[in-house]
Amino acid sequence: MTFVFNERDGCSACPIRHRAVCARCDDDELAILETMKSYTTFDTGQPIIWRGDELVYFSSLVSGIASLSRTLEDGRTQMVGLLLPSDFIGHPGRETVEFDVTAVTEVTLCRFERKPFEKLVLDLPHISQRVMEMALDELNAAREWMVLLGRKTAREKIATFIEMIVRRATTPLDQVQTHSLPLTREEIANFLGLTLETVSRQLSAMKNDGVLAFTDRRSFTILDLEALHRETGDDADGGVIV
Amino acid sequence: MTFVFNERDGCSACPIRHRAVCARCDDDELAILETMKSYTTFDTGQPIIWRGDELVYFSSLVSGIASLSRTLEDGRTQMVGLLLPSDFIGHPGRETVEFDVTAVTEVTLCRFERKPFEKLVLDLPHISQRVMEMALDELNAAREWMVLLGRKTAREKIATFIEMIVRRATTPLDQVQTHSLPLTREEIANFLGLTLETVSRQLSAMKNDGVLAFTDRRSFTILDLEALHRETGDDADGGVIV
DNA sequence: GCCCTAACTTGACCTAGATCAAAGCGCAGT
DNA sequence: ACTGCGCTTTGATCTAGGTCAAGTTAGGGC
Repeated sequence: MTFVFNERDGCSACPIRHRAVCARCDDDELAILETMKSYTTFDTGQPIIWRGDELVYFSSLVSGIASLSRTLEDGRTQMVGLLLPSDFIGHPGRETVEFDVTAVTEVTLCRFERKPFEKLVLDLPHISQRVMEMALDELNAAREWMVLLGRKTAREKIATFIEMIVRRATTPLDQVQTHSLPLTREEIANFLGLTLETVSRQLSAMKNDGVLAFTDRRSFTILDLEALHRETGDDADGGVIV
Repeated sequence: MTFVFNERDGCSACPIRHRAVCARCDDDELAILETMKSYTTFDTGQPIIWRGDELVYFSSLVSGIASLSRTLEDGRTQMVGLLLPSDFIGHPGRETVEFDVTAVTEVTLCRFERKPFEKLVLDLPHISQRVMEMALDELNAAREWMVLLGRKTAREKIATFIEMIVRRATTPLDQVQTHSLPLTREEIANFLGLTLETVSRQLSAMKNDGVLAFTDRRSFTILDLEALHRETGDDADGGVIV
């Protein structure tokens, strides 16, 4: 890890200060949150909370990656979301969580006890607005992913996934740069509704076609960003204002 | 249509009064909404709003069914949601809509101009709470559907869909009763990430297996509710408290 | 009552991706 | 340096569901 957040530094030094649920809070509001928060960490692979379990804490993901997923009786599993730093776990007004939350890498959470936090939400519109905004972003992401799951080919799924990884990276899109793949082939498969073999084959194919290059199994470079985008199956600009 | 809402009767007689965005409003709040609302209808198949278009009105769906969908360049389309009576179109804080909204049957909307309504939301917690609650329900439904799209077989998809239709019907679950299929085979296919032929074949198969019976191509009866549920691939109780 | 058309069904065949199987690879622990 | 194991790749084969192509059905307009 290149950077470790020192919890002693307080909210104002927090790496997710401006994107998390507290993004809109002023100093006074932050001071309240500061008294309520506590940190925990989970190791790679550990369950954070199971579906149906009562949610004791709301949490912001400070560092690492977690997954939201559902497993059918016979073991087939589907991820329904990836949680990245600044994402929030739990929804005000809900006592349980509907999907399993698992640490994909080592994860640090900033937690608030559910009940006091729910009360706080009623009083601080800065928080409730941000919670709403984040929920709507999740909803859009989920629906976008439904299109992928229902209609895209394996190759389009992989291209979309890689593009998402690259887009979410902090550095400018066009810059030649190495990206790390935070998930195993199996986890990628569960995210894309494929098998791990298909994921492996499609990644190899994109390598052979000169779209990307692997420096290592878990890190790659984009060689042809345009080709990558073309392969996603999405509209030319996706209706997105750039 | 067996029942037509008379718009002149006012909100208190509205069929979706207790489930729509206004569900929690008291009489005073309702009076404010009453002055702002207007009704429109759309014929079967008509577009209600295209993705990317600026949203002029927020609307509650009063009667009929609409779909939310996305179409890829080459024509593949995936529904990402079905809008039933009481569902809401548009999200406070968003100026556009991310998916195409289309009338699947004749549809009646109760509309509010976006900007005044957004202001109202800030003042009336009864509305913003309900909007939040409805958005979270949509999010859960979307994620549940992701599992279906990514991991279920054609037969499981059909069983899940039929069960959903039946569950949403107003009459008690166990009562033998005729249900109407509000969508064409092609629309069902676009909802389930299948082709219309596969939908047709699976429905025929379930008929031959004695799970359901068709009285007509668009209406059916459940013969074996337990078998239907077993075929969905979901957990015994889905973790749901019945 | 008859025609037209859109919706639906059914059959034959094909293919993308799953499944099954067998090696590689690389790092953590000794 | 050696061993073991989890991850990954690659190959061979299979199959669920897609594609293509006829028919069939039924309601709405004349």
